Amino acid sequence: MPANVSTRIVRPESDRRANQSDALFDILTSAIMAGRIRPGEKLNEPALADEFGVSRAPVREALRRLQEKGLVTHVAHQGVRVISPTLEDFLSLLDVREALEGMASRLAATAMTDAELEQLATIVDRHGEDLHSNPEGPYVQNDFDNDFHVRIAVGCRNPVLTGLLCEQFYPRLKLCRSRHGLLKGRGFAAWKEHRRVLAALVERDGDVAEILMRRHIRSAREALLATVPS
Amino acid sequence: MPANVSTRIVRPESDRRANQSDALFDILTSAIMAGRIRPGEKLNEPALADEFGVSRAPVREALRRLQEKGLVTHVAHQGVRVISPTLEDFLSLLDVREALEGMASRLAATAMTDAELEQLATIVDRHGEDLHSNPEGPYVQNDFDNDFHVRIAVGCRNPVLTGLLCEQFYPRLKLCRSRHGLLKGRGFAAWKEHRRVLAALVERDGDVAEILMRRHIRSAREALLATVPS
DNA sequence: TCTCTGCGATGTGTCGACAATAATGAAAAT
DNA sequence: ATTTTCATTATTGTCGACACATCGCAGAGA
Repeated sequence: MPANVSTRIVRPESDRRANQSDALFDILTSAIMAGRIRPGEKLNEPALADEFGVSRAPVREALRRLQEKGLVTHVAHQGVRVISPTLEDFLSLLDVREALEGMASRLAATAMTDAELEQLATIVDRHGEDLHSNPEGPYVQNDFDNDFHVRIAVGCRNPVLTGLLCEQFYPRLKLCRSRHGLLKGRGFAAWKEHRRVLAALVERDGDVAEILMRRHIRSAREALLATVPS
Repeated sequence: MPANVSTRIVRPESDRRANQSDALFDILTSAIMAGRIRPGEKLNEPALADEFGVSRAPVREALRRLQEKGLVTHVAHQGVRVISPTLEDFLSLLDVREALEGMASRLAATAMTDAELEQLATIVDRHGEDLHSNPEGPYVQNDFDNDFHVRIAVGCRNPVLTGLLCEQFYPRLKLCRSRHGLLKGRGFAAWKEHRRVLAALVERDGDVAEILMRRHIRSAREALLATVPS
């Protein structure tokens, strides 16, 4: 039995959402994403209900939503566990991501406003400066709302695509990254690729934007594949 | 208040799943997809619980899962309603579908077995015969498991992609099609496009398979756009 | 010593009920 | 006649409890 979870999960107090299900969902989501609850760890309803002083109903609902989000698996009569994605899972995710973000870039090329493109340029610039001070550092998205890919996912103006990327794929990808390494030394290459995607977007060239974004993600995928000999 | 729902929903009896949540989820899903519960119709928990002789807990869980699947919307204190997708929703869905099925075709070109390809050819042949007897008829997927697109979604060997397409997109697309027309007179053109995709798959040419599949879906999208003058 | 069987423990699915909040309609006042 | 206020209602979120299925363990038998 793992140590008391609540002591690790405490967050400020902005979690006071309207209902306890949402609050629990947020708490558990961030706890999983931050690694406070590790992959493979079991989450059983009664224990969580006890620790948070609520009944099992909201816990149950939060867990079910985590399952739909793909962060936990729920096998019958065996409890729910945080997923511990395999390398194959990671690769599968990246293949789909290539398709989705490629389309997002294509659509964003015509859908993003000039103001959004300027903000995106600012993000790329800041990324370049951070890279200057820490050349070998990986590309970490310290702020979700100010991430390059998130901005494009929002800018494509396709609610289905935006929701899929932001609410399902990015959390899962973050989990995969925390398990397998990736993003080592690719910081500079990634930045250059971002710059080219941005240039295509500014030129409102959807065809090129899609190609460049897909190539960008495929590069990351191949960098990941290179970490395992075979 | 609509007429008693249970009288319309009765299905054989194979719904006797392990737990009542799953059974309800299946029943409601098929009821929505078959149009027995129409778009915009309200589904309130107590009524459904009464009609099926269960408590609100399984109903609640089934509805939540329907929401995650994108078949119903759940606005607070206003009940859950079956979605009545707008034309924009339909178009958004088709854009994402183009990206997803394009990637699925690319992967399937190398992942599908020879046996699977032969089965796929059989499906295309049968589609052609059906078309011969009813040339103007639309392309309807009478049998989910024997649908052209489903076979490719399964054949790509990417569980993320397969799940996304089969469990999220195809149900939603079917709902969209039942509301807006589409698929009128496009049966023959669609069949020809299917044939070409199949040919590319047989040649194990992922690049071409992706291009053809994307073009196929984009044709459907443009046919849909053509139905509305502006 | 090994295997089978019965028992307890853990965890999940389901239930009925209560309280709180927001939408709906009616009544009253301007 | 229109608007404001209030009460009713509908729906939801939450709770504690129970029944059942599964798993692990111990004891009996071979």
